[in-house]
Amino acid sequence: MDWASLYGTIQQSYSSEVTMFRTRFAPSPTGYMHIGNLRTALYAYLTAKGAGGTFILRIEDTDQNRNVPESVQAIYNGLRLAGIEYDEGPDKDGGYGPYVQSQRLPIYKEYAKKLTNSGHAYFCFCQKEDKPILEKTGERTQGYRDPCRNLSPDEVKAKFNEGIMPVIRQRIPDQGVSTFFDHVYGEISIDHAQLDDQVLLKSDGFPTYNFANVVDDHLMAITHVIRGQEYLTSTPKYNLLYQAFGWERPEYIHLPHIIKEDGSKLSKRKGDPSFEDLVRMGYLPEAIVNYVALLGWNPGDEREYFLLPDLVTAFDMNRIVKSNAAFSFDKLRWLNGEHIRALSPKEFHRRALPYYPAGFERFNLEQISALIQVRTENLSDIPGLVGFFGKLPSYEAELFAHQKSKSTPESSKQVLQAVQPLFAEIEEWSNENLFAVLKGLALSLGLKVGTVMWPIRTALSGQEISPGGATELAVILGKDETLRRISLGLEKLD
RNA sequence: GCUCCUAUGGUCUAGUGGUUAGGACGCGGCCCUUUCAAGGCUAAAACCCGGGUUCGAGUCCCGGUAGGAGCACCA
Repeated sequence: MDWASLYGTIQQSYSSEVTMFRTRFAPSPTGYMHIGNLRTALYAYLTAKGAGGTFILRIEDTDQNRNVPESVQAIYNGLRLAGIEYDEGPDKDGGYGPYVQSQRLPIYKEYAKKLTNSGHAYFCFCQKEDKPILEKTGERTQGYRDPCRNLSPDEVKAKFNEGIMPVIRQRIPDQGVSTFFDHVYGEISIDHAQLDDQVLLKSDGFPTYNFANVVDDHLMAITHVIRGQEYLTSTPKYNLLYQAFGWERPEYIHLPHIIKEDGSKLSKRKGDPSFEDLVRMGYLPEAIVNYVALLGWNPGDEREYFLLPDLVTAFDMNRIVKSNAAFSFDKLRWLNGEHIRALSPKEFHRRALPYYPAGFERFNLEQISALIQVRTENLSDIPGLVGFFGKLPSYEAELFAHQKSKSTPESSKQVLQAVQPLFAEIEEWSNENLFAVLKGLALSLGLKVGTVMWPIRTALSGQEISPGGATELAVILGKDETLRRISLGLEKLD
């Protein structure tokens, strides 16, 4: 008993009767997970999961020249990082495998043969170099029709005997218009005259994307094809293929592109970050996923903060926007801050830990984390935020003048001098005690609380701004270091 | 060149014939405050242009313009 094929059959009939959603993410392993890919994967995942369906990973490695072996690993990593879990994939058989196209070569050959037999495709013996570059010259006003499309069986046989390795081309009907429905773009019609007799099977025996995607999507029982908008105009060619095979075609969801704010496209070469790069830059994976989901889709209400499970329930492919969206680091940064603030203090601390500078073990890092969580928009802000704890920056006496706090070098000197003996006496170095002492000092000196706090905070941080106020910094620095920094401040004031 | 697609503040977007055109980021101001954040309030800022259809168009139609995409033995 062949259980694998039996399982496949069962699933297949189930899927067609119950219209179980099956979507796939089908990247080619050419490098890393870029932002557009991430969103395509996400939308495919959400479409399937929102309907209780199945999400599949398929590797499209039919271009032997462009494959980067390690990048399959990068795809796994990217999906895992994003929390996008696939139900079927190269390492997770669901009965529709193999899920790597280079392992499906005999399948493509078999189906290509069906097409040549039925006349929907033909052998072409032209050499690559023979093909003139026709586009953009104005000469190409019709779809490409290869001279080989009318070769007689004898001629084909003769060419074969010459030892020429042919390609197989799709025979596009000369007349007619193809129309299909896309969930994002609506009804699309394209004249067959615009379509080329595209190559289905290359001379190296590998299929082209144009062929493999149709065969695999059908064989893998994909119900919803979700991919970039660049495939919109070639979709009629795929539909003709479905028709030639007598297969039912899938639903289509073509996605607009993600571009830069200046309107140009994202590109690794120009230094635009990939998903992994963004994570490395200190953005939370869940924030990136959230942000990317919003680039071209909205929930129909005013929510913007989403975790993946909420996206699953909120997502609706019919609310995908048609126009390109510009990637805004400003907004990502804000959303990242939202996600950081939404973390439990414990979880934030866990994620912040790797970002603390060397030597910070001597501090109570949980306390520092508690202070900086609300002030952190990006994890990589952390070193800059906390640096002064480790080493007091050099600063000028002018820093003690602060209008809003009614602080002047004179008042600062007075406060710092008064504070020294007071602090020295404190036994329990707690925020409450420190605050009480300083409030009392303000009262006895007849000064605003701010006027007392400012010089202390300044002396402790050496900065105009700091995460946390005077007493909070003092608690973290400890009594000795606090006293030392106050003396240092006093020296500047002399 | 041909074909397809798109077009609401700087950016992401809501809007499906009648709205003071809503929200978010960013930017400005105010409040709060132990500096800065966070939080709250608030201001400025948009329907690409031209024709129609209609009592009435951001919304429908046509034409421009601008932008994007496709036209590979790449995906």
